[in-house]
Amino acid sequence: MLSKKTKYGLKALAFIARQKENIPVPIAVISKSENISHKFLESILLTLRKAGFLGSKKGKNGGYYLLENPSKILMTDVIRALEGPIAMLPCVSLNFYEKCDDCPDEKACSVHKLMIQVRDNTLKVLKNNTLSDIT
Amino acid sequence: MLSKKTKYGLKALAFIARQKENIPVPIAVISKSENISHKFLESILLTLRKAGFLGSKKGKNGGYYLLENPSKILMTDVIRALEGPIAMLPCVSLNFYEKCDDCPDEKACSVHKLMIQVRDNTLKVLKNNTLSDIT
DNA sequence: TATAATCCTATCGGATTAATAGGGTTTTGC
DNA sequence: GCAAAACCCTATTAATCCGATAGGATTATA
Repeated sequence: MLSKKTKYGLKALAFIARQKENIPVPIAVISKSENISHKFLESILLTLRKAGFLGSKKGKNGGYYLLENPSKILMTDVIRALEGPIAMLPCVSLNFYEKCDDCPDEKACSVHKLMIQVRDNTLKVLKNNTLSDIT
Repeated sequence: MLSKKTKYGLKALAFIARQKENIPVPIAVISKSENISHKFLESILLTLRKAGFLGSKKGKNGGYYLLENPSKILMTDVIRALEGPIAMLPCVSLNFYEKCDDCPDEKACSVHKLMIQVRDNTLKVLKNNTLSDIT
C-alpha cells in the first residue's frame, strides 16, 4: 500500500504540472485544491525539493515549481523518493536491497522468484509513465 | 511491502506442497526448516485454515495438510487472505475497495489511473502463478 | 493416561504513519 | 524600512499496525 505521503506527493506534482505557466505555486493553493493538510503537504514538498524534482521561491509570490519538463519525470523516481522501495520484499528490491534473515539461499526461495516477477511488471508500468502522463 | 505474515505463509504453503505424501505436517517441522517463530507460524496457519486452504489434524501425528491440489491454489487468493488488498491504494482495490477522503472525483484523479495500471499488471502475474509454480 | 499436537485469546513493545505545533528565516511589495 | 507572505526546519503526538510472545484449553494418538 502506498502511504498518504506518496499519494499526496503525486497529486501535488500533478497539480503543479497542470499550471499553464511555470510560476511558483504556493502550498496553500495546492493544499486547498487537493484537500491535503497544509502542514503535512509542506513536509512532502520539502522532500520533493530535496530530491530534485521541485524548486522553490521564498517570500511573497513564492511557492514551488518544477525543475524539469513533466515528460522527463519518471514515476519510478518519484515513488522511490517518497515511498522508498517499489518491490514487495526487501530481498527483491533493486534500490533498497536487504537480505532476508530467514532465507539461507535466496535463489532457492519460492517467494523470491514470484516477487521478482511482480517487481518487473510494476517497474515496467511505472517507467512507462511520466508526470505528463498523469497530469 | 508484503508483511512477514504473508511471506511466511507463502513459504509454509510451499513447504507443505513439497511433501511427497499429503499427510499432516506439524508446525514445528515447518518452523524449524523455514526459520519461522513457532508461535507466529501457528497464527498464520490458523488463518490459512480458516481461509480454506489448509486442513488440520489435532493430536499426535497431527498437523496441516493441503485441501486442494497445489495447481488449483492461486497466488492472488492466498495473498488476499494473508495480506488483504493487492492494490496499492484502497480506491483501486477490487476486493477491499474504499473511497479516498480527499478525492471528490475518482475518475479525474491522476494517481487513480496510474495505480489501476499497476494493479492490473500485478494481478496478471499473481493469477498466472499457483502454489505448484512456487514449489 | 501420558504425550503431542492444534486451537484460541490476549497482550506487548517497537516501529511507522499522519498530522500538528511552533517557531525560524527569507523575500517581496508597499 | 517593515510587515506580511511564504518557505524552512525540528520536535512531538496520537493512533495504528506488526511481529512476536504467553498461557493455557482442547483433542487425538499410542
